[in-house]
Amino acid sequence: MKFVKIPAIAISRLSVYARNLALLDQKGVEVISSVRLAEICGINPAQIRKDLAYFGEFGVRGVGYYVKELLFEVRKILGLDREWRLGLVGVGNLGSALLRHAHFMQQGYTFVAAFDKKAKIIGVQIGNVKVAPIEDMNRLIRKKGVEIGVIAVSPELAQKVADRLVAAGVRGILNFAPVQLQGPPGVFIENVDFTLKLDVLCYRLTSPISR
Amino acid sequence: MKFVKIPAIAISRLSVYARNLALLDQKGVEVISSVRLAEICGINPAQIRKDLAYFGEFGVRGVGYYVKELLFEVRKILGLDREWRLGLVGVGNLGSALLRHAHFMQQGYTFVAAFDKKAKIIGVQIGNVKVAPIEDMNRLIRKKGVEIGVIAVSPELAQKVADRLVAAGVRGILNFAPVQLQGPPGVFIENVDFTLKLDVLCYRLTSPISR
DNA sequence: GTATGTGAAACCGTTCACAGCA
DNA sequence: TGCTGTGAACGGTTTCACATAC
Repeated sequence: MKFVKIPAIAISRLSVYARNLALLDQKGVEVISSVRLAEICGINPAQIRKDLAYFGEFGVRGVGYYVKELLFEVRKILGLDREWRLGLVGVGNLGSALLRHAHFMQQGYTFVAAFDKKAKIIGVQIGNVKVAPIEDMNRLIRKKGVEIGVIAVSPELAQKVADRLVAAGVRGILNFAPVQLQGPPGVFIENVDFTLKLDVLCYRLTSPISR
Repeated sequence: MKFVKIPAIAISRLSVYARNLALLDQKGVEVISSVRLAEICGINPAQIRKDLAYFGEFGVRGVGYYVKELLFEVRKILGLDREWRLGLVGVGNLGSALLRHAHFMQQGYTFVAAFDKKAKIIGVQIGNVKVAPIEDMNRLIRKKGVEIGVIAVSPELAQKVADRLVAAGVRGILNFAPVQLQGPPGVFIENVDFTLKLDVLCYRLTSPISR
């Protein structure tokens, strides 16, 4: 373990490893080599070893990796060894789908608050939470200990919402709106941009030199 | 314009340019320099010029780019100068949110079919479409001319659904399930993986050497 | 013998810096 | 003069190949 810069992409690969290790563990697989895991994840074995080497030595030479152990370590690296409290802003079609999304709970993510401006939806219980008015954001985010803000509002409102989240002390933002949000240093923003992905698909389907 | 390989990431940037050019056009801005556009998109100006240079010469030296013209060209490059027909598989929380998602229509994407296996939801009208049983996939995908399949089923079912989409002639897949799908050459798969993005956020919020 | 951990090489994408042109 | 278009330099990531350890 050295003091080298860890590539951002390596982190998202760790998430993929964790996911697949969990599946292997469920299936009762106890040991796995980097070659096998690489096949499953669809990447190069050396890549996996490099990625893991940023954080320590988790394998046994001549043997491979113990699935349970490696899963534990990878989850620890990612910070997934505890619950994370999410707060949703924008309880529209997408927002309410996210609140109801079963997968989140299983993975240690819990929505503890949800906000919207539409009077009609305020007070409605969806999944775990009761929808609160935007005005209560600052107070409730602190009270409920929201750590990650999930933005599911229209692109026009997204930056304003992000600013309010940051002002309320949130340092992580998952943004579903198709805009590049700005945030101060120390605030981390990840975008889930499916219109962008659709555009990429269109390009691939259109462009003559496909793949 | 040369025969050089176009980086995949350049394509997603083109989508970002298109989006921001549309906003500028709406605001009545007629000319923009790579420096200004780069500021808006949050990237390096040379990057924009390089990305565009893969496809032609769209600017005027000493002046900049005509917004309307460049928008038109970028949309043409991406293949967004026409309607695209989408078919959804999996009409759960997320799936129905996507069917109702207003933004899609505005951008030239239309859902023309939706499939689910739950008897309860079959026949229900959501947005544009009436939910059909999975068994009708092959027939309806061809009949309705679905070009891009959107997968919003559980991770366990996703690969099977992808296979059926491909068998029905679909060559583009937008996958919301947290799995790495496999497809034959000539089939393009884009993943919208928000649990992965959440994991990355957790890492950033956990890791001591933040940013 | 086998599979990890890792320096070095190869590859790819980004940024610089300036030539070219309105 | 000013901004685009682009070869060259740079920096970062991926892959190779092998020393190392079980």
